[in-house]
Amino acid sequence: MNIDTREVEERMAHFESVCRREEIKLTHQRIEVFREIAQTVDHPDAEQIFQRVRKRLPTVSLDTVYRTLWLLNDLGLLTTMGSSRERTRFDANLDSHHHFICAKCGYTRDFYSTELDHIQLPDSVDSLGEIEATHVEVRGVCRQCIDT
Amino acid sequence: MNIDTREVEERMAHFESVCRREEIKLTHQRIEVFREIAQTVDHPDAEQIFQRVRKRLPTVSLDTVYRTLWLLNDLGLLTTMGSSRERTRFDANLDSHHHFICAKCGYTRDFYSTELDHIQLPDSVDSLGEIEATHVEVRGVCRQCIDT
DNA sequence: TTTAATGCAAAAGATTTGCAACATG
DNA sequence: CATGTTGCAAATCTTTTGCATTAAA
Repeated sequence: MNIDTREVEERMAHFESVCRREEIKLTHQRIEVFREIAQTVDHPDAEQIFQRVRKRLPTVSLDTVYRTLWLLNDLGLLTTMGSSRERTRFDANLDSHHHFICAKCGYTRDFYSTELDHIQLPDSVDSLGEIEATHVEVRGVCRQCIDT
Repeated sequence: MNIDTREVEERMAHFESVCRREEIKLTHQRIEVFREIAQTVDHPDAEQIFQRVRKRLPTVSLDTVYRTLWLLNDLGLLTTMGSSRERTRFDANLDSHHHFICAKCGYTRDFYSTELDHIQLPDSVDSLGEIEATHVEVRGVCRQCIDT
C-alpha cells in the first residue's frame, strides 16, 4: 500500500530542504532511498529498501543504503521502529506493563498503570487483525544521560 | 536494580512447573539463564545474559544462552522487547502515530488517534527522565495470518 | 538407559569500514 | 575543482547450526 502522491511530494520537498540546509549533497542514491521509504506505509528494513531501490538504480550498493538510512535518521527525516541499533532484549516480567526507553543509552525501565492497561483503541485497529496485547512505549532521555 | 526475592522465587517456581509440564529438562544452564533474567529489571540482551551467567557457570556457552532464551520465549516464560527476531525497520512518517504489529509475519501498520496522542502517563515516569515521545504498540495477528 | 541438551567449532547473516574512483555543488 | 559520497571488498559483529559428548530423567 502506498502513500498518496501529494504527501510523498511534501516529504521529498522537506527532505531536499533539510539536505540543503545541512549542506549534504543530494545524490541520486539518497534521493531514491528517501523516496522509497517516503512512499510506502510498510516499514521496510535495509535489505528490502535496497532491493526496491535497486530496480530503479541498479548500481546502488547495500552499504550506501545503510549509510543513507542512518544519515536520514540523524537528520530527523525518519525514525526506526523499536529501539534502533540495538540487539533483541529479553523481559521476564509477565505482568502487564509499559516501557520507558532512553534514546541515548538504551536504559529501559518498566512502569505500571492500570489506566494505560485499559486504553481504548480506535475501531480502525480491529480491522487490522486480532489484538493480543497493547503497551505504551515512552522514548526520552534518562536521568543519567541528562546529567552528563 | 533487582527484583525482590519473593517475586524471583515465584518466577523460578513457575518456570520449573512449566518445564516439567512440557517435559523439558531442567538443566543447570536453563535454570541459571532463567534466574538471571528473572532477577533483574533491566532488559538484557543475549550477550549480557551470557556474561552474567558465566560468572556462576563458567563453562556455559553463548549458543546455549541463545537456544535457551528462544525456548523460554516459545514457552511463554519471557517476552522480547520490540518485534523480536527482526531487523531494524525504518519509518518516514513523522506525524504522531501508533503501530499495529503482527506477531506472526511482522506486518506493521500505522494508526492514528488523537486520544492516544494525549494519554496521561503516571508521575513515576517523569522521575525516570525527560519524555520525548509516547506511542502505543499493539501486538496481534493480522487478517492475512488469521486466514491461513 | 534413553534421549534431549550442551559445548565446540564452523557457518551463516547482518552491518560496518577503508579506500580508490566518482559525482555534486 | 574540491570535497563529500559511492561501490567494492574485506572486516566485524551477531546469531545459528551440525555433530560428538555429556547429563537429566
